[in-house]
Amino acid sequence: MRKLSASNLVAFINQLEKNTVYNYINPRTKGVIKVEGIDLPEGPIRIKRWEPAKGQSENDKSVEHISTEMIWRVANAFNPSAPINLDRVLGGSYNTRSVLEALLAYTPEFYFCYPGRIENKGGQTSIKHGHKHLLWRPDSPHRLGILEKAETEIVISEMPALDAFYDSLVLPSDQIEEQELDIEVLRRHAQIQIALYFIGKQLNFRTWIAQNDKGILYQNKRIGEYEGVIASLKDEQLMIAYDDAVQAALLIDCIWFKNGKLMPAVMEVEHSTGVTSGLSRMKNFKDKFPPFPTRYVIVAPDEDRDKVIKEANKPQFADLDTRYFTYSAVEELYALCQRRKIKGVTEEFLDCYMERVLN
DNA sequence: CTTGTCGGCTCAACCGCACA
DNA sequence: TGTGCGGTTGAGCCGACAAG
Repeated sequence: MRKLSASNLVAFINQLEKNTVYNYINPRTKGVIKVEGIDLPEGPIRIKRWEPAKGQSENDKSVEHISTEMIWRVANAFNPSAPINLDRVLGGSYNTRSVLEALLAYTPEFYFCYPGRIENKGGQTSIKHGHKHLLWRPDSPHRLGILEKAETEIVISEMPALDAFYDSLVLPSDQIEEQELDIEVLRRHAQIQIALYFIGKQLNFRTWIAQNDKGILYQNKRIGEYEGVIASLKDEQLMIAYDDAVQAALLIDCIWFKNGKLMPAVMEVEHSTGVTSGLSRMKNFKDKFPPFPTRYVIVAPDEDRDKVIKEANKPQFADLDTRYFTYSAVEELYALCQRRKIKGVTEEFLDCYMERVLN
């Protein structure tokens, strides 16, 4: 799935004429916008806006900012051909959100549209005229500097989409002391491990969680005490004969076992620590273990795609045939597990969430 | 400066009513 | 029953403003 980054959006807007006065998408909105300046690569974007109909002029107004944070949130929300509503993505927040929306619509890959809205009242559904949405169509750009409406048959269901929820968790205190990492990064790492455990549980896998992460408290219970979490690798049938492999596996973030005979995936969660260490750990494990069908997986944020691909393609890691499991894919699968008690998932199904990255 | 909340503006849809 | 009219609502949008 193609994704956008903040620098993509900023670069698009940077193509727009700086001295042009732009209108909003909705013709009823009388205000106008001018781009004052752009900080590459990720913003902020500086703009002015005023309302000529009220006798205002550019000179009356001070410069406002479209923040990098907002741009990132919007960039993350886009998927090709899927309309998004900025007010909703941003929770109605950010002052300049309508400006960002308008400017994007002037760039070639973005269209605006009004998808229908499915209204559900007491079991009765009807389709109403919907809100304004932006549509990303990377494969059919329009002319720069004009607004183009996309006619779409798409209808939006306003049932909550796939959101993943994490209950609060407590990290083992020794872990915080020994690592200088940001606590939020540790928390994110742990959330993903928990998601992986629950996905595994749903699929009837037994899960190994790294020795030093078993103390994480989730819902007042240590991860290591959860049903289906493997207490000791030495007792796992597959591993009994391979002491060296057990040693190598102790610090691997997450391993799934199935039926005592299969090992669907070996996973390393890499949050900003660089993917090399995870790849090394998995490579070390693979070398100590007889050839066995499994998947070696790097679980990493979506925006680390380039880094993951680059590292996984280094010659020393080539035989891992690394898969990339993005955080968003983990959360999508986790959300599916929370909402629908999916069963009978095949290995092929997993494969569609874990991309191959070898060139 | 950034971000979240809240409210104002506008217009279309809706409603109730009178009248043909 | 259908139509026209005036008043009322509220969806949709944008931005003022306060808190961080």
